[in-house]
Amino acid sequence: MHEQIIQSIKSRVEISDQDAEMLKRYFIPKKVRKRQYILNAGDICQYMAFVEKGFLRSFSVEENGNEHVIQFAMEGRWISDLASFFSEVNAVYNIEALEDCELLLLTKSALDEMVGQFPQVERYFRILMQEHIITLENRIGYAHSYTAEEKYLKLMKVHPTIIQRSPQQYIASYLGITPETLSRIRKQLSSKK
Amino acid sequence: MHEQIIQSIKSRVEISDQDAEMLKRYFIPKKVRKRQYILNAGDICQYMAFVEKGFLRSFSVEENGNEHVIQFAMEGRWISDLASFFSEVNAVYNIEALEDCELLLLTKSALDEMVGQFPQVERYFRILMQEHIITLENRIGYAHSYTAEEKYLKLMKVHPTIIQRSPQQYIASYLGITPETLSRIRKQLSSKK
DNA sequence: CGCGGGTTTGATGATGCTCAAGCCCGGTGG
DNA sequence: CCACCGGGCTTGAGCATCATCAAACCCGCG
Repeated sequence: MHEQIIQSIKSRVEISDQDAEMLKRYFIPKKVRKRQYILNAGDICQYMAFVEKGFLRSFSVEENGNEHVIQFAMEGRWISDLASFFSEVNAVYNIEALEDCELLLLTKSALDEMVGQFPQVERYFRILMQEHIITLENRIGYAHSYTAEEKYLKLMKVHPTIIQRSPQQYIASYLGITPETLSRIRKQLSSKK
Repeated sequence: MHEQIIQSIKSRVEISDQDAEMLKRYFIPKKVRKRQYILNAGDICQYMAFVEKGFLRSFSVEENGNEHVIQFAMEGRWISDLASFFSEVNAVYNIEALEDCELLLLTKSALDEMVGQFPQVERYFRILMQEHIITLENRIGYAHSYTAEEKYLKLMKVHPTIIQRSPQQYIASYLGITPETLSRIRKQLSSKK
């Protein structure tokens, strides 16, 4: 149940097998089924969730009902509403399982204990955050300079698994385009080939 | 010369005055003049730069010459090309001073030493990265759901100083719109009032 | 078999881009 | 001190991309 998280940590910082073993007890294993929400907007986000298995999305909902997919998370990735988790304000995002999932949940107090106990873990999270920043910066770059088609092609190239695993409408939302536009783009691409 | 950085750290983690004093020596003070570049795309980014005084922007340039402003940084903020800095790959961003600046530069080895020596500093950077992620996530949200006018109004509300200090064309680029569109929006807004 | 959500297809229209020209203003040199 | 650049901002006209609204279609599931 903890293979992925151990690997996620070991690939970023040096850590002994014993310590790795110790870390496991900070996590709360949780299985959730497809369509289940692990966070509702308005609640306080209690956990950072690490994905051992499965696939999820985080998204916001505007007053008019429009959804905006912020992030997808699959095996080996974290997902959360960081602003809510760290500052204990109401979450603006929902998080929904798009497949049956096996998660490892980390509460704020568990995280604090853990990073206090293991400096390498503090480092792990810093590195993780840095990596996340880089991907977010790239996304902003794409959002500004690419056409709808270019954004889709880029996603196909960089994260083909997202396209395989996510319903199309969520991919459209993630890219900031409408489902109709995405459908037309796909049609066009398939006829070109 | 180090007031801002000390305050930036103290506002996020507990640290003694002595330790704070010790930290100063890790930074390289540097003055740069308006228009000067502290990073050119293609180079390896050697520093994270903390702004004690002044105002800068980071931006990418496409093959066709189009610029895209990624970030503005003013007093109390950090700016860098993190992907290049941490992974020692070629930078994709340029960083240019938009005003005369007083910076504190931090090399990778200085950072590593510092976080090894002071666990609170490791924590400081983790928190910093988290905060940055939250702002980037918000920006992606805006980019997807807001019109050009809404994005501008939001920026006016959240970062009025950027609007006061940056040339308009860079603001447009930051928002992902053309200078012409921004000009028209401003005209419209002023006539409405 | 029929329902329903998701995807596709079509028609129309708005937002914002492109290209082009003019304007404003600060800086430079005669 | 004034004339003349030149960059940035403004204004205008036409157009492309993409959103919206609406309807049909597809397919899995009860």
